[in-house]
Amino acid sequence: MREPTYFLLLALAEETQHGYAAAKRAEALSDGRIRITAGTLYGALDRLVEAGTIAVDREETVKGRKRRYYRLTDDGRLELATEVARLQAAAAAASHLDLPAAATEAGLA
Amino acid sequence: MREPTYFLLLALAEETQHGYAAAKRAEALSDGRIRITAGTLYGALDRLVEAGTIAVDREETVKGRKRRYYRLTDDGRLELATEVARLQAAAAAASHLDLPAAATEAGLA
DNA sequence: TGCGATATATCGGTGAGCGGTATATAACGG
DNA sequence: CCGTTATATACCGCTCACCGATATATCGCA
Repeated sequence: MREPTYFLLLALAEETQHGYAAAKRAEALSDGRIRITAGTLYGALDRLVEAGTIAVDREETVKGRKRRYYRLTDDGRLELATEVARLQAAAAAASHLDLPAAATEAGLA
Repeated sequence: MREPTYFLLLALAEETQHGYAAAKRAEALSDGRIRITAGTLYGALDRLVEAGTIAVDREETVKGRKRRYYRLTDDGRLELATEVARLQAAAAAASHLDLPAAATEAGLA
């Protein structure tokens, strides 16, 4: 799983929402470091539905615009938790190294 | 950067070594979670040299087998530090969520 | 003598991510 | 009244990292 998909899942883990809103939320969650373009967004959503990670919750029509709401499935929630653990493990594997300070480059506080 | 390349860089950050040794060390660093096949290894090494992340340190012939030693460049060390910070930031972005325990699946202690 | 480990190399397939483009509507500004 | 921006979904094709397969060569062990 790559970063755009990961943050998209984080957004959907917070609450059920429609694609565009999830993409905006994902960008905010990453402090603007990543951006999710249309091609990434709907390709990822289709893929994740196909894989059973997320599911279409409902569809609405607001002011003539269709909105498709997605929610994280139980499988997806477990998958996401595993992914978080994987990220932590990967970061932890570098803790014994003496690496230069790069916190600012990564946009950390 | 994906996991195989990341752990390969971690291995080379520890010490200058040849490709095969770095791959084995990378697998150990990930607690055996990832495996680096020949296709991944030499493709990644070529790519990283091209990008200036690592450099060929020297070549040796030990018992009829050629060994090409690689070292992490200064640029590569900074790049790796940035990547670690990115991983930490991504994991931290999930800290406010109530996710199921999946530490065991990820092979964490 | 034959298998597994060591060590490097190349080729081709797969699949995620992404840019570009298209469509449609509403709100806002000039 | 028209152009731009924001909202919202959809599709096509490209790139690139990863990976399996294959090839070559040597050494140690059974």
